[in-house]
Amino acid sequence: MRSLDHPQLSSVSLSDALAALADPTRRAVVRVLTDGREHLAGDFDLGVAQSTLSHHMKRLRQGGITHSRPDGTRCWVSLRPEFDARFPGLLRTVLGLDTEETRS
Amino acid sequence: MRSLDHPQLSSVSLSDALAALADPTRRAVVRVLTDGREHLAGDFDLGVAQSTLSHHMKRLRQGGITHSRPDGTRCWVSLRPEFDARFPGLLRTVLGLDTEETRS
DNA sequence: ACAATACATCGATGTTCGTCGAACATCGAT
DNA sequence: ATCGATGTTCGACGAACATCGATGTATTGT
Repeated sequence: MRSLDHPQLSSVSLSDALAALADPTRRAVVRVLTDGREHLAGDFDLGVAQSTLSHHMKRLRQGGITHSRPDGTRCWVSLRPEFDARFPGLLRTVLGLDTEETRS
Repeated sequence: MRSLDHPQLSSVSLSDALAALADPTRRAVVRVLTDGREHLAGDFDLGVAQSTLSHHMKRLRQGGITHSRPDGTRCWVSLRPEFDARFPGLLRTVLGLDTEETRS
């Protein structure tokens, strides 16, 4: 695997970010990542096919939310710290509202 | 026009709300509504066909964000006050981030 | 060299979306 | 009864989406 594309944060629109966060599977990924550490892409067990998860990872990247760092055959995923500078408070607000009651 | 359907807020998921807010035309509607008053559906001039606007109004209703009150041949639209109880701070956060720089 | 691993990408499928024009329904006014 | 205004709904369209299995591609380990 050789270098995945990460957009400049300035080119990520609010629509892009909200659309990325509107999917429950993707929010589940982001929720895991809020511990601030890197996680292996393969460690997410969200009940979707491997190719589907890869697709969601791409959308999260394109939404400026996550960073993917290939490492050998594997891929480390983490939150993009600059995201909060572009959309202050958005992640905290959305994840704070993402509970059993509001999830779907 | 006879009584449009408004979902119970408890049945509106975070995904529904975020998807409703992910569209720039719909956010433009919500932005106008933040003055707290009712607005005529026809007063929104957002550069889309009338039928398209009606479609967006429907999605905003389904997202639990707005309320539509038919009145004769016209339709008054306003924010649903209970929305903020279901998703505290979401509207304020999203609209606060919806600037020239992040819009698209 | 070879096989296995971990992920991306491709191709396909069915669904949803945003958009439009046209048709329809309701109401107020003439 | 008719007309015009205001919205909704319908039907259609291309684009995008979520999903899958299969294939491709590096890389690590044997």
